Amino acid sequence: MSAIGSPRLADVARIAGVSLATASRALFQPLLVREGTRQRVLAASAMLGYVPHGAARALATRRSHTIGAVFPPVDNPIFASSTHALAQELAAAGYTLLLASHDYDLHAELAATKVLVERGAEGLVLVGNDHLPETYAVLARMGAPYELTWSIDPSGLHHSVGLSHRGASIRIAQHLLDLGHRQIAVVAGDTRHNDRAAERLAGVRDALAAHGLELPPDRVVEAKFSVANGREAMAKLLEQAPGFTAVVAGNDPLAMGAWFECQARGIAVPRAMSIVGFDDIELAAHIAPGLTTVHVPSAEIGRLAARRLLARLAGQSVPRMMELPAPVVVRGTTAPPPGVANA
Amino acid sequence: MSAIGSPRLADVARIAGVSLATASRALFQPLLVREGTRQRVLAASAMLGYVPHGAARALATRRSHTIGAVFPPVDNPIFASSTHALAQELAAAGYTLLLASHDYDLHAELAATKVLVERGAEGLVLVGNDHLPETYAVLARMGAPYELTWSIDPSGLHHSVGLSHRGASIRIAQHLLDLGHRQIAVVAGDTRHNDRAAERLAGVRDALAAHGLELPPDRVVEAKFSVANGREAMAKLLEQAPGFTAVVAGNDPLAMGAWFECQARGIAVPRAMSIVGFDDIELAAHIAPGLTTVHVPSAEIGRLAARRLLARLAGQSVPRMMELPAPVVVRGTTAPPPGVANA
DNA sequence: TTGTAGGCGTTATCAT
DNA sequence: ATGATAACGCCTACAA
Repeated sequence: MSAIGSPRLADVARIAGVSLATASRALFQPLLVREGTRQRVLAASAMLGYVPHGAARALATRRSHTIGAVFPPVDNPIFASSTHALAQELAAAGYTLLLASHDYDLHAELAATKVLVERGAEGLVLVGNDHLPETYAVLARMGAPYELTWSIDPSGLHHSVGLSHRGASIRIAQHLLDLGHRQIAVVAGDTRHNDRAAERLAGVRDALAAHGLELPPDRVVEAKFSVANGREAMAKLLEQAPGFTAVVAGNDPLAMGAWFECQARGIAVPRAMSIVGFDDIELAAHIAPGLTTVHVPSAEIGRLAARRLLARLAGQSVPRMMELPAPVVVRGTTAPPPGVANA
Repeated sequence: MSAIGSPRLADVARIAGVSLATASRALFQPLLVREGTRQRVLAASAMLGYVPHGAARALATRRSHTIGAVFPPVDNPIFASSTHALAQELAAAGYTLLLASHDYDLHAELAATKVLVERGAEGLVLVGNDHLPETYAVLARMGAPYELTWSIDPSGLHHSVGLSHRGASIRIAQHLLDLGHRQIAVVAGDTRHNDRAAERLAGVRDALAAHGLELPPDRVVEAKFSVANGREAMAKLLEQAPGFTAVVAGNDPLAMGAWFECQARGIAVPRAMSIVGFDDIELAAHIAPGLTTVHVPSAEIGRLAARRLLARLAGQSVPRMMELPAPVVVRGTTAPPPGVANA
């Protein structure tokens, strides 16, 4: 009889008058136990307030029922919905989410990844495909399935579920070109530590190149994702390289910042300046006249990452690469440039 | 020699030519081992790519180095920054965050709580102080420290770190009264499953009552937090009980929705209608002319919850209740009601 | 259907 | 400083 401390399965077994093995089965493999016995064990368990010891089970079972996720600032509103969906989907399958976050720092990401592996994560979810070789090495060694999310892995070496940021960026830049814009500026995200931001910028270049146009260096400003930085970047662009008629922003908050800077300067949007964002956060649809942007199915990404991981753990196989649609949503911040007649 | 599978500590010990115990010490209690020995163990460990088995350690140590958090939609932008701060702070102390989320459902919350306890969370973070008696029972039985966040616990029975939503709401309502408003409407959050929303609504009533005013039932509309619902609620209020000159919204997204509805109807803000929110999300400061709201130190809440928990795990004691300041931030959406001269 | 007993990978207690 | 050897709490062949 354990003097203090929480009750162990042995206590439950003793009180129910059965063996340890039977008590274990009664709780987790009900079908292998006679109904009456099961009830006795359940009763004893309830009476004692028995709580299974996860670590012990994990050790014996070799399964932690835990999935790890290494995310950059869950801070970004769009990551939040993804995290929520991920957690919900996992919970529905009896799994729990072990979450580690870092500030777009690849070394911190590596450290976090190692910790999650040590903690026994049965699967891992990372963001993007820009990781240290060491991180990939850790992933490979651990032997558990993992999913790269948001971006799709072009190399085809890793399982991934996300979208083509470059492709979507090309389409939304094309939308501007179609409207007649030729002088385009970009407020890009931080491309050094963020492959999504880099791909989005590259997409703009691609679209322009297809029309024989270039993107002058002074027409590009990089800034970390935030409304405030968007304003600042826009101001900088207007100063150092005025004359453009449209701005492509790395994400919606940046786009809104740019928009606000225009308001402050009396630049009419979209009449005198077109603005496009990326992500389609909730406000994009509501702020008048509506932000033209790329819709990113963030919750879907979290949900699918979970499902794919669970499927693989169940021995099923899933397509290595899953590309989700990311449609351009045309709203009110885009129009033909000044001096060009409407179609 | 383990044929397959990842190497165990025994393998490291054998290769390093030391006992299991020494290998263990070399890795986690370096000071108890001679430098030379330690190097041999480290080398063997590196060569084998040894990864400590978390569950086994947890079982032997009785410490999981894990903190659990049960959150409503991490989806809400303001919860996100809190989660991020929490995870960062825990990581810095060698702890990992086990995250479970639910949709403002107390039963789901209970279930999630149980799971986290089973998983061996050494401490728990919950949101608000509206929980099922069963949940409190689980918390009490587990014996580990826990913190209620966002709200402060009025009963003083539980450790909590947050703010007085009621108090802050009184202050911002007072701000409207000071401006001369007497006809006030409220777009409240869902008060049934959210004590913060309920307290914020109660605060408005308190402030009005102090001036001998009442809040007519048709001047209150409840809606789940979102911009779209804010618009809808505002439309409803304008229809069913027109004549008010100010709106108190349950949070910023709702306030923005109300604002947008005004824009759509040509109601000038703040000249014809004052609007206040709650939370102070990033956009509140940037969208012209700026949303008057209550600043909620969300990241600070996450950070402090982590620190308090870690301190308590270290045997230190912390003040049971920690109330954070939540100042009213006056921006551009509030002004005297029509017909009242500026002070 | 139920019981017995060995093992999961580490740490901790005692010796040495 | 290092080495045996019990725990840690549970699961699961294998037997009965």
